[in-house]
Amino acid sequence: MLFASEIKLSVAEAMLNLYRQNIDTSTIQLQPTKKEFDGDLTVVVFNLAKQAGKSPEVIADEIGEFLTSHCAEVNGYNVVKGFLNIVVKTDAWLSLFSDQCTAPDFGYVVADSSFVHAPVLVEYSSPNTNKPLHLGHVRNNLIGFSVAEILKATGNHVRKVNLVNDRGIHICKSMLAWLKKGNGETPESSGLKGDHFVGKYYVEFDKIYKAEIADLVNSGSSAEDAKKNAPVIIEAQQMLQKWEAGDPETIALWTTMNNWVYDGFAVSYKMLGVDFDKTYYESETYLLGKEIVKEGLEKGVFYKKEDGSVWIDLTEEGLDHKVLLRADGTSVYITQDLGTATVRYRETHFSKLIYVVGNEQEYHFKVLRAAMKKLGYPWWDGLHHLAYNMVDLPSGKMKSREGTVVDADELMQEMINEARKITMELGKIEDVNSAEAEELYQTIGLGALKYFILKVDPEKRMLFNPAESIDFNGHTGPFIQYTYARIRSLIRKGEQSPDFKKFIDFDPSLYKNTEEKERDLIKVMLRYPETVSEAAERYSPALIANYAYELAKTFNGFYHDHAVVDAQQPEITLFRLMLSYQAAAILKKSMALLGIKVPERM
RNA sequence: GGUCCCGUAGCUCAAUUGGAUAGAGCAACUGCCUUCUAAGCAGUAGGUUACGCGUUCGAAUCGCGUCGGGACCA
Repeated sequence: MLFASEIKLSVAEAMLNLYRQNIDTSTIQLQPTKKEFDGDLTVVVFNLAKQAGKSPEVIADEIGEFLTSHCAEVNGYNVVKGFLNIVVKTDAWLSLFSDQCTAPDFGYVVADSSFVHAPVLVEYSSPNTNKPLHLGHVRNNLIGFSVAEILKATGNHVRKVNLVNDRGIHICKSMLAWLKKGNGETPESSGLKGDHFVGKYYVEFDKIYKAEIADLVNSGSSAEDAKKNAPVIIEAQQMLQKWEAGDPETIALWTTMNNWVYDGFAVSYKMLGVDFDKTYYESETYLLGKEIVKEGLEKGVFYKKEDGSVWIDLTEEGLDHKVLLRADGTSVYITQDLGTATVRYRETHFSKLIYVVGNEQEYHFKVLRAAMKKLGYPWWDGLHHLAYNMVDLPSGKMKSREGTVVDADELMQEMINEARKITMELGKIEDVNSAEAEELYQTIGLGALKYFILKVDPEKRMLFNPAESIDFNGHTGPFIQYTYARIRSLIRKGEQSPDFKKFIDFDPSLYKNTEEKERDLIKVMLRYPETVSEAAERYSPALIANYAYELAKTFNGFYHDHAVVDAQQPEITLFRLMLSYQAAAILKKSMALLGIKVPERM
């Protein structure tokens, strides 16, 4: 807020004049006054009292007195238990509101052009190419996308990047099963989405594999030996070796099947509303990873065991010894990440690289940071792991190991179907054509899903309840969408008012008619842009989601018992329209940061 | 054995990062549709913030320990 910094300056001035204390304005705690107390802003004076050597009550009183007489924005004050509550002049609120109303970039921080040369990279999604996306990916994609958008809104130059794990034994398994059982079938011929098609053969491989293990066990082999010696797994391993050797036939099949998967992913990403500036492929960076390992050996920061495997000793960092390259020279996950991070730095000179990856990988990213530090790359400090926890469903724990994976495409479709069902039951959209209605169902269904997931702190394990998420009552995406659509409806009606021209011109004389409740609403609204910036620094879509809800609820309640178009009181009417415009703008912006669409009407 | 995350109303989640009397929604109960979207609004009830000790003007938040849930490393 503009006058917040004025008030802080005045407090610092008071400290200097009254107690000869020179204090930094950044140490002054200024917060919105709780609604049960009088005042607008509260100065927490305990730390100031300590410096001045007086009791908090006395200090608060004396500073309050000083502010009232010296600070143009301050109208009065009161002191409760050492909290100095400041009453801001109505004029100050109104002029602030007026400024914000006309500011085109309201709520956004203007990007510093110098950041172009040191962008923030946000890596998210990071799928494997052997199966479709699931519920966990949905949380990942939504967090990654919204964090990137929030960072953009706060003035960073952001590049969204994806990392596709397109090589390794798991891909070979799908390929092999397709060769054995596919009979030349394609996604087109089968009518399946590409990623689901390839996923089907991954499952197929597992069936074959399990059958062979059972046969071997029946003929006297131990379970462990059977897993190693099943013909099909050996064949898969041979296929991987052929791939690494660059066998043209293997590479061709690999390319074909991966492209099927990418076509499928593209559809899912589009439906989710996420996008990427660049996609990296592990097949293109794992060799560089091996070079990095070699470099580490030469520098003496890694070491080689007798069997030929390469390790890093991180006991000084409180971690462990960790393998970086297998004895047979093949790469492990971290080998590839060493390579990918290096490629990205060479390409972009990023200031930060934020990995949106599940919290089970925490150890992995600690090792990655530590390895880069030991190698002497100064950018190691820019590597961040944004960890998120698992998503459960009411029907039971969601884990791929237990075979209860919830498919992302199916889930999204179910949400849309549910939105259609509820809307039809309510019969609210008779005047809408079917194409628009379908778009609306998608907006509502996916809004419900996105909001429900994003409103929860990423670090917390959460429960996704589809039925609850799409409820139009309560703390949900559809409720916020509804409020937005309703505000838009009020504006449409207001625009028919003959006094609308006055409103467009922002005639300051209108402000004189504000009532107390409306003034509170201005305060509520003006809080949000700042909160968005703060939230961004903490990478928290959850904060923005919760504030959007708070705002929507406030406005929904307000408009419910106020007739907006009131010919008897044109000033009040127009003032409310101004509030509507601002409320709509803030809601739209915060929802955009979260990647949630808001419809003009519902 | 070691490391990390989580524990808040019956349920799902907040709490401006150490600030005032811990807030929302769902479920339950009361009111409110002839006017702008009732896909809603207003209200009642519901709490030893898992437990203990500590740090300080002040702790759901920080530290130590215990108990529970989960993940990871050899």
